[in-house]
Amino acid sequence: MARPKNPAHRDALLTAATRTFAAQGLSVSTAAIAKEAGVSSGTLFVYFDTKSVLINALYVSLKSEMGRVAAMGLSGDASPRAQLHTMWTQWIEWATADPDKRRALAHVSVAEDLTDESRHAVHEAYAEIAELLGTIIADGPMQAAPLGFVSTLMSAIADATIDDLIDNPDPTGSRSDLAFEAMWRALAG
Amino acid sequence: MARPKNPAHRDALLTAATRTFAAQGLSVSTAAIAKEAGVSSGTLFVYFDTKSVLINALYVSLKSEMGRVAAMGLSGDASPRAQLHTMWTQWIEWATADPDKRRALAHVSVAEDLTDESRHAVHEAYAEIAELLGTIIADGPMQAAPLGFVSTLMSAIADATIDDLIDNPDPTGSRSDLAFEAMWRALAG
Amino acid sequence: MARPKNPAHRDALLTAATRTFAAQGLSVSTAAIAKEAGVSSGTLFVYFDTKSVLINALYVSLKSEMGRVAAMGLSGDASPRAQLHTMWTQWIEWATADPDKRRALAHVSVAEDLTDESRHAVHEAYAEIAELLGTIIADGPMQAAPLGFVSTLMSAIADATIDDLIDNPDPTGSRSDLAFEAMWRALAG
Amino acid sequence: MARPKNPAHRDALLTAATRTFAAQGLSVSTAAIAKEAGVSSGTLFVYFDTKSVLINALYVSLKSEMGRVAAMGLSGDASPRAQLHTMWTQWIEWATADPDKRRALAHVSVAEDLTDESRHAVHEAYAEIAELLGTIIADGPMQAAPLGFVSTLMSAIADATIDDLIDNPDPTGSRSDLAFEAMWRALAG
DNA sequence: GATGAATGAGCGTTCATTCAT
DNA sequence: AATGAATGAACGCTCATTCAT
Repeated sequence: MARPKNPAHRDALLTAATRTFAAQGLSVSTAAIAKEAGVSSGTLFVYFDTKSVLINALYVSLKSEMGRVAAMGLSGDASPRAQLHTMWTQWIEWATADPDKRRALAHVSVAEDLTDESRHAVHEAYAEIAELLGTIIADGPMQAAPLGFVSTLMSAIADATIDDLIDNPDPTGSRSDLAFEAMWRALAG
Repeated sequence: MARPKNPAHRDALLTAATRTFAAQGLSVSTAAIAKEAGVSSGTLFVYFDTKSVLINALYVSLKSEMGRVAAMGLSGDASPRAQLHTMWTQWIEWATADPDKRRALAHVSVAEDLTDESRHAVHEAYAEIAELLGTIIADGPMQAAPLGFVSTLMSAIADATIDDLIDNPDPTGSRSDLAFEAMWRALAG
Repeated sequence: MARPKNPAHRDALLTAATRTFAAQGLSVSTAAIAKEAGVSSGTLFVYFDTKSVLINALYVSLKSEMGRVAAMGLSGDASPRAQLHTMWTQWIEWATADPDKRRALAHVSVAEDLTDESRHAVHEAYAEIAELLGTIIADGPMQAAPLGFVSTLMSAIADATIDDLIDNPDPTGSRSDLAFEAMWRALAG
Repeated sequence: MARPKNPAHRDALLTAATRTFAAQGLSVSTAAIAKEAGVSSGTLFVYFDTKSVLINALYVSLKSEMGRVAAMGLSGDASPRAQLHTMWTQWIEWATADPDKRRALAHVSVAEDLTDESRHAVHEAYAEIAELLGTIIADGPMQAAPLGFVSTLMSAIADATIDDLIDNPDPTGSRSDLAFEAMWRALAG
């Protein structure tokens, strides 16, 4: 089958896109991304038909990864609050450990060319989180709110916290905890 | 100056930018904005030296307007909670009455070319709000958090609520109230 | 009305396209055409939205010009044969005087992106010639043939003659006359 | 040569080129031709060093085939007119039976990269036809014309007729006959 | 020989910006 | 000031060709 497609190239391109989007926004040229990835400008299009496809792929990749990382705290029979706290912590660790990922995700999440298909592809990675959230709000003050809205609120608080921590690191983790408590009060009362 | 600049043109350009940025993102061409404003492509540059300047001006205009609208609920001697609630309501009314403004603001707020100067120019419109917020968190669970961070959290919750209401209108206002209560719990306990 | 569009630029672009298409075919870059015309690469698109539009415009321009030149021999009350002969002569003079025009026309005439609209726009320039042809074949051996087909045959013979004369000039005009007689026999018997 | 070249591949590529050139002109990509032929993009270059070589090869193949088909009517001791008529008929049958061949030939015949060598390689297939033509014009009105020019005229009339018949089929063959008679008058008087 | 990933020059087109009118 | 033609750098993408497998 001749030279097989090199998965490392695809990864390198996604990583390069993460870095360059984080630094300069979606307007970076495909040539710049390819160069950063160490491949030629044409090679980018071997792995992604158009720049839009690359943006969508990066969105799916980063958003799913973030969901998966968070879901790692859900297994076990800890209390819902403990589970959500673990999730929260892992989320923040993931984002602050590689700020470019969060920054790039912030950019691709508002891209004009994000498709419904991409948004959909990501949902399953958040199924468990949604379930946990459902349990948490079940008989609290937000029980009348659509689950999707509650989820959006939690994400908004998390993202704001992460962005703040990226700009003003807080090694003690106290601000993260403060924010978790605020979020918990908001959702669970 | 033989012929003074026409303020109506400046406004028309900002309004056109609001509409087109809301619909298609920051990548719309200056020519498209000028056309939407009913002026020629060259005229845009009479009022804004570069596209970046226009983006910054729109950011300052919309963000300040949003701050001012919110601040309208602060005068008077109502309780801090009542004041914040009025503010919240006016905020949401402003954004849902003209969704393009919120959408455009979302775009320009993350623009790569937003200057510190612009961010600064906006601060004073939020001075009163910050003061109110300071009072509110003074002896609550968030007293240890930097005021700026609390402010960020409130904005994040408000923006998420607004975006949700734009996409899924709720004429009864119940979701807005639910979100206000959540925000209140988050910040004031 | 600001700087008005410069008709000289449009002409220069059509002339440049004629020269470059003649020399290298339709694959010449728009940049090369613009350079040959003495304008910047972007200016080409001020006058022609796409390369296709330029190709169509050149087709209409050259083909109509050729038709008009030929029709100059039709006025007057000479015999049909004399009229056709004048036409033939002018046709050949036009093409051999500026071989690039004929060469470019040969290229754009078979362009993939030639539109029906362009073909149509040219027809009227050939109305008189068609009428003359109709008279000529009326009671000759080709009376049963569709006029369009007869017209095609005449053009084919003319084009072949012209191309031959361009490649092997014949200042005496004897080959042109020989070809005219052949064409006359073919159509009129 | 451990593994000999597969002649079927070469043919498949020429056939694929015929189809795709006929449909979309010479600008089709080599990849598209290879795909149409059912081989990989790299294989095309095993059989043809460059795209130009392929174009030249197709020209030689189609033009020679057309010449050979026509020459099939020449053997025998029929009159020159009868021989030319048979030739004419076979020519038209060949082209209308597979219009793509005629269309592709029309494209490659005007290709910028057609070499003199290719044009030369084709000549011998037309030697007999040229001889017949020589006989036919020997003491007719075209005796003063170079044989090459007469040949060009005949081809032009034939091509025009074929193209007309492809676009507007005429199963009765009357238009073909009408055209043959016209051609005969043109060349033989 | 066959494959198709890799390459990078080149293309048509866009667009922010300038400037003659 | 207002206009819109003019500019040319930059972009996304294509493609003939090469070469590792």
